[in-house]
Amino acid sequence: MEDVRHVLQLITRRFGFLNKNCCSVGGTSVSLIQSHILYEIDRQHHPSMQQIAETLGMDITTFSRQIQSLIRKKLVKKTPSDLDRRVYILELTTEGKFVAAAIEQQIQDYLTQIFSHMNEFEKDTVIRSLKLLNACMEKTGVCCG
Amino acid sequence: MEDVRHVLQLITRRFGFLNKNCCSVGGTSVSLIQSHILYEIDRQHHPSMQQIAETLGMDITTFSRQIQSLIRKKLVKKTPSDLDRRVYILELTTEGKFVAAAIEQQIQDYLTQIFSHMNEFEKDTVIRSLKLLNACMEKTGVCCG
DNA sequence: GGATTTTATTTGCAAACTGCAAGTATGCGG
DNA sequence: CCGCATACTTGCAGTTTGCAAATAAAATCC
Repeated sequence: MEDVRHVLQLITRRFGFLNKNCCSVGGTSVSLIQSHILYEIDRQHHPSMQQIAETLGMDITTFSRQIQSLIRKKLVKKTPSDLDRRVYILELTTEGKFVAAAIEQQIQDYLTQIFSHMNEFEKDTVIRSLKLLNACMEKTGVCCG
Repeated sequence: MEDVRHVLQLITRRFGFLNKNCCSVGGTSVSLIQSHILYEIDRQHHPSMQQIAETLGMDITTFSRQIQSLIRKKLVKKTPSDLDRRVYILELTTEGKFVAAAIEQQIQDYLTQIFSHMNEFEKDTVIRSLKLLNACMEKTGVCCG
């Protein structure tokens, strides 16, 4: 019971390494945070700056600069919203989508490898457990203590 | 199946927030990385610099400076090894132990809260699953691709 | 409608973090 | 002793960070 923290620590550390390992695609390579930003822009439908910054729990000013960097790399496009000209809508460029997809693929390959050490039942149980854990973390509202 | 990455992403993100929330103890507060360093020094028995740096996957030079910072804060003590005077043995000071314990307590409280949304069976299953997942990640050797 | 306040984003710092290359000091194998 | 490997530190230069302050565009109040 007491080692839950430790197991979680190990899993997050390993998953962090995994993510870090998957930040290079051919010529372009991004930082870990930038990889997460690409991922979230891809997931959320035409999000604003705030939305992504909030999702990732990062300071908006830091985020603003990260986006500038990603725009310089031509991976992200920023368009002023028609509805509210204060907000900027983010989306991935074609190259950004390509990079995000390639990263996704690498990570999926890793995950497949990891789960290959389990039988179907275990795999199913683990995935179900992760979802349950995540749901309970969400209920507890850990992020905004 | 395809959303495993996403669930893991969310869990690690939330656990990261949780860790970050637990970096202040009374007067002293440490950074997230420093919290992890304290944790690992506490766990491993009189480790060397290398050992902890390796465990956390961080550059030894960066680590060296983090340790300097923690020594300045009087949370860590560094003693040259008797066996090999190139090596420095790390340990927590009394205050360091206190801080580590306080952080541990806060995190445990959060975890208790999180698991309070599950019944005994679910809790057991989840913990078992995390251990299995961690073991499979270890087998895959994700960290040193 | 104009003044005031709120909201979304950007810039100016100054501090912290990062990693590579080079340095110091110790150990080891001949 | 000499040369090489190892453990750690330091110099530097680039990146990241977050707070405070600026801008600019809603939204609200009168």
